[in-house]
Amino acid sequence: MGRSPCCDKLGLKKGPWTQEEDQKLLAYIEEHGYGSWRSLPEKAGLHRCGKSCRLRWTNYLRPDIKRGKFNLQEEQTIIQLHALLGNRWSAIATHLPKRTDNEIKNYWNTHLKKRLVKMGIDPVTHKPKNETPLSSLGLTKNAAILSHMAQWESARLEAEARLARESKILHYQTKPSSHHHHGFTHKTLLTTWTSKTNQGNADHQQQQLESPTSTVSFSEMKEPSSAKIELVGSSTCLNLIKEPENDWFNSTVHEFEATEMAGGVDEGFTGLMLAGDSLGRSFSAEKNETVKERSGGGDCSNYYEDNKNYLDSIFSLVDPSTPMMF
DNA sequence: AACCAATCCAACCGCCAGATT
DNA sequence: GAATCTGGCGGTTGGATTGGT
Repeated sequence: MGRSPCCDKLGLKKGPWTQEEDQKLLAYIEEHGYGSWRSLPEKAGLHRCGKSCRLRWTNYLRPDIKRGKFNLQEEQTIIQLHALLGNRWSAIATHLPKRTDNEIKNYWNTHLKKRLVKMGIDPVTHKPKNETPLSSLGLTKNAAILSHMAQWESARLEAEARLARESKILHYQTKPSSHHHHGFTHKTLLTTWTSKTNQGNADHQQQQLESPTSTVSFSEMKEPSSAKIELVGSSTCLNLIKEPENDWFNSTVHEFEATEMAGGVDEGFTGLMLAGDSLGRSFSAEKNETVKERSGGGDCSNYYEDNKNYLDSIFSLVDPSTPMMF
């Protein structure tokens, strides 16, 4: 037999949370942390089910949540990661510190998806809806590579998420009231991840953390053992995967680049729709020049160029050496 | 001012994988 | 090993808000 039922649903309140309920939940977690959501509501004096409490906490009350409008960089990150990962909102959220998966999902459904559709881009495949077959240009191979990368990234994100969860639990279970802000963002996630993947390679790790697309600082924290890592942009975690030991990954990227140099471009150009064409076109301007020269201009070349911009922007997330301009 | 439609977003629902008994 | 619980995830809903007429 299993455990006793999670909660007696009879008589439990549903719907919007009141300020009083919020305060009760906050006060309880501040004082005791969250060990078991099942028993929490009763202990906290709430007539809600544990699931509702967890949702309220993770999506609204958590102190490390950033609210308000998404900036351009965040929009771009969402679109790029969605192209790679699909509707895996929690995975996408791991690259957007302080944003919840629910918020990202909502923003995608209400803003970004519509914008893509408006531009004639399929929000599921990130391809133009009237795209003509371009396999002769090596697209199939690139698509396979991207797909392969997405699989690799998915597996890595799962590991990351697991580590993050462990860190969160440890943090709140051991020091429930030791902080009021930024308790367990990518700080714990990254330190755990890097320590597991980069042991004995501190210099290199530091180098990676100081990549051009992320801002990482180790400064005074309330918890002496923790380093404060503030992510600007989304690439820090992705940067970590391009380590020397990630032979497959590097070879895949190189393979892709080689194919690209041979004239191949891949599908999708949602990067272009960000804040109008001008911003999209600014991605990887340096590389685009080369493409322009090769392609010889004209409407068709613009299409290829645009696609390349899109891919460049994705690979900029992966490869910090590739410039990404905003 | 009143009505309606569109949009936003917090919260719920149902499913799943892993944990627990 | 089966039954059941738990936490997490993605999809969906519906009330609130905003904008247009």
